[in-house]
Amino acid sequence: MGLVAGQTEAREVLKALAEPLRLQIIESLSTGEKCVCDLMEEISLAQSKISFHLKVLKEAGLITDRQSGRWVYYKLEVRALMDLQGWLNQLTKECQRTSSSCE
Amino acid sequence: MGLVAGQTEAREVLKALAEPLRLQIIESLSTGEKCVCDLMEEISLAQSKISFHLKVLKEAGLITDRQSGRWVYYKLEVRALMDLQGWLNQLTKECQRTSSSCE
DNA sequence: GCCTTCCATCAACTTATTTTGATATATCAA
DNA sequence: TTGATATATCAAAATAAGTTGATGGAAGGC
Repeated sequence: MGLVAGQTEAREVLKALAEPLRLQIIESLSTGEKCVCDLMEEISLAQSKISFHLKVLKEAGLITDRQSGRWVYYKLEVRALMDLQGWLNQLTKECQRTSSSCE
Repeated sequence: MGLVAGQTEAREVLKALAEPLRLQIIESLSTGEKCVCDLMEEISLAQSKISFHLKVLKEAGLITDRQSGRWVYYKLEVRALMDLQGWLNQLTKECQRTSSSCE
């Protein structure tokens, strides 16, 4: 185990966010729930691409989905972003605790 | 430009952090400045691997180096972590501003 | 039932990233 | 100068991630 808790989860979230298209999706979802077709249009991306990236984001816990009729709506899981913030906080604190690395 | 400023920089930092070995390096450096040989020993990793990952971290602005004799010391750039925190803050705020996506 | 729409998934391919092992450079010590 | 140590870099191989185009399933309208 590292100095900071939740490393593995944090890493998955970091990796999921570190991709341009996924970040666009996240930003789009930050303004509200959307179905795949909304995202396709908004980001003008092929459907299979969207689905691929949605899956990565979902597996990282950054979004959740809900089906309604033929549509599947995706929604940002703000909690995941907050957890990442918490993790980052721990890391910077750890650094500041050990004086030498922060002048 | 997206909803949130500094996306490109943030993405590079996210990507750099989203790698197990690099995260180990970052955590190790969070307790203070280290030379490559220290890191090699601590993480028990081949030298060329360490150097490779240090380069990625350096290019992302997460660490800086300083040479002293034969040794090169690497140090965490806490500022970069803080900038990432700021970026994340913007993102979550943006989400919370638009009520619908945050219950 | 039949057709259409929305979406997931899959296999083949392309591209990007990481690892490996070797070589090169710089510094120091003898 | 010779030799050792610390580190960077590089090309080739290995692995991982993303894209493409096609297929298939589920839901709904007719």
